[in-house]
Amino acid sequence: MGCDQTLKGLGYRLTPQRIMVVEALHGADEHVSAEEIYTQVKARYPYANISTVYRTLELLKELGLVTETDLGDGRVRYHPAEKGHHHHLVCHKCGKIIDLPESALFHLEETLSRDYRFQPDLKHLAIFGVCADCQK
Amino acid sequence: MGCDQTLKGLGYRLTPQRIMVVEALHGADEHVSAEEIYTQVKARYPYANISTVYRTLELLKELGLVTETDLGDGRVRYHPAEKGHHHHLVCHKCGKIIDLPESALFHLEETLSRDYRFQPDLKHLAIFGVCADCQK
DNA sequence: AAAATTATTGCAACTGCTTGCACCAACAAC
DNA sequence: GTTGTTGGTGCAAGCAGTTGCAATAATTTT
Repeated sequence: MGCDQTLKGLGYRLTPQRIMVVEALHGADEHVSAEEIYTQVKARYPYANISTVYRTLELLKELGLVTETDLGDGRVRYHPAEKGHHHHLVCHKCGKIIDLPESALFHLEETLSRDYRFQPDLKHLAIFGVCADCQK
Repeated sequence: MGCDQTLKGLGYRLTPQRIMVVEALHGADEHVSAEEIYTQVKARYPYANISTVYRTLELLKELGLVTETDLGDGRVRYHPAEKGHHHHLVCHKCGKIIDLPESALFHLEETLSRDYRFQPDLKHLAIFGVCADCQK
């Protein structure tokens, strides 16, 4: 069951543009940027517009079908929720990115839920800092 | 001991523009945006340029003298480190912002440091989610 | 099946922020 | 004090992303 059917089931229109965005998103490696999706979509349908790409990604994000992450390189990257969640440790000295399992933040989620009754949305976080190699 | 002396001590020039940015930053309420700082600076020195404001904030950030936080409203907000660190829980249903003491993330910091030898830079984080009132 | 309603798109303008570059001010060497 | 060097500023252009609006496409009502 993909994004397409979910979209349709919720009453949203399954336009060619949206299908192409979803396909580009799933076909690519993890962490695609909007620009990369736009390039792919445009190759198939030259009249496509980048604001449609952004609006589709926004919609998919609201529905929880994709997560977005800012790895600090000046553009946001998208990842299909179907492929599972994880987080990233980003070293701002060397730029290295260490993957972090979802479970690493379970304890924090629990604390916030218990002490603040706050349901945090920690699906694809980037945490900045200094990696082992760069701590001299 | 303020930002000014720290800047000077590290060999950076203490230009009128930088002084005005630092003063605007300290004089204002917490969480000022670059635009707000620019407006204040411009009132005193009309030739001031917004890129100088951004460059000064960038420098202060690198030196650890200010922290920046994206509360999700399309602009980054700055906060003098001197005034102490804290975090925010941001409800993306109603927009409410709950302050979180720095200590709430100590456990996470320890875990990342112990398990990944990663020194996270968690000084002024915004965590998005749903607050108690908005969970129906 | 035409008319009315609604959702979606494309476009252009705009926002927040960054960057390349020429100029200018400060400090250092002579 | 002139000369060279470095650091900082202002300007204009650029980038990622957003938004208002008119045009269009899909769906619903009649």
